[in-house]
Amino acid sequence: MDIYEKDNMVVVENICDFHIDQIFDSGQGFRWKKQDDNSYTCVVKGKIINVSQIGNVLYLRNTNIDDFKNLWYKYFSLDVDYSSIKDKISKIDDNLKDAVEFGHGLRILDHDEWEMLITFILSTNNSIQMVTKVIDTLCERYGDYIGEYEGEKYYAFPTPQKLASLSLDELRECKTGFRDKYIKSVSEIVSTNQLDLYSLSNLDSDDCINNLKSLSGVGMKVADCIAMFSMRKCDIFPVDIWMKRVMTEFYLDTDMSIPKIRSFAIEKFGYLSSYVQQYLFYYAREKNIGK
DNA sequence: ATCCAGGTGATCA
DNA sequence: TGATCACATGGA
Repeated sequence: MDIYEKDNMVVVENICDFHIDQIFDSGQGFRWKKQDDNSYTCVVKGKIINVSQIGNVLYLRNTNIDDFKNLWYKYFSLDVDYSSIKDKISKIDDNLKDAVEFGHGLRILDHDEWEMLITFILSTNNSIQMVTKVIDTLCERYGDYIGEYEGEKYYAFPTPQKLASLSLDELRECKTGFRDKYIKSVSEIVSTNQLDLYSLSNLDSDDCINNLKSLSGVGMKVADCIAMFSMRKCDIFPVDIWMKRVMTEFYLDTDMSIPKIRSFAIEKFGYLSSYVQQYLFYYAREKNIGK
């Protein structure tokens, strides 16, 4: 990987195991907006950043080398050795070999804990498309205005304090649906520091998950997604409708309950579980497996 | 018109 | 534990 700064832009050459379209189409990065030139723009950590990729060259615009080192390097998980992970997963069986090959450029990004908490509460019994719309509305109405980029206004994700200050009606007007009360409740708990969301990553996966599950609107699947996308937990395996389908198709000969599929997978894949999950999720959804 | 969407919480056996 | 239901909303 060769990195240099030029004209308010950071260029990363010879990047491996990285494909932005796959990454942003894999059920994470709900706020990244695709531009007409096929680049993506988002507010991350209070900064507007634009990303594009041509072959094995990554372009990060509206930023500099210091922010790359301090923020983007870890955010894009460039410190994680995906070649080794993919190699290990591919050797498990042919299904996984195919899934890894298909999603060769996938990466689990290092998202913000609070944002993942709200995002995945919204995802319950909801479509990714709808979740994206609700988050857009919340950010536009209640997120801090960050600035303009290429003629478009950008807002931060609303803070816990801000969301806690809203009435259920105001939340409902953003199309949160029946999840309004969950958003309200977790916002109050996090904003008053009854739960220190940002210290959970220090705990082991089970403690981490149990703390998250103490919040209303957060069950096993949502907790797993938060831990996977913002706390770098690897020995977890979010099982949703897609994962149940693909796991049943590939590994199970009987109808197994979701908790059992989860334990089965974690026992089978160990510390590769979350990565396996991501490759299988993308594979299943793109190829409509089991539906 | 009916079903479904990256599920969760409540209730009942 | 396991099964069943309601839950807001909008797209297919």
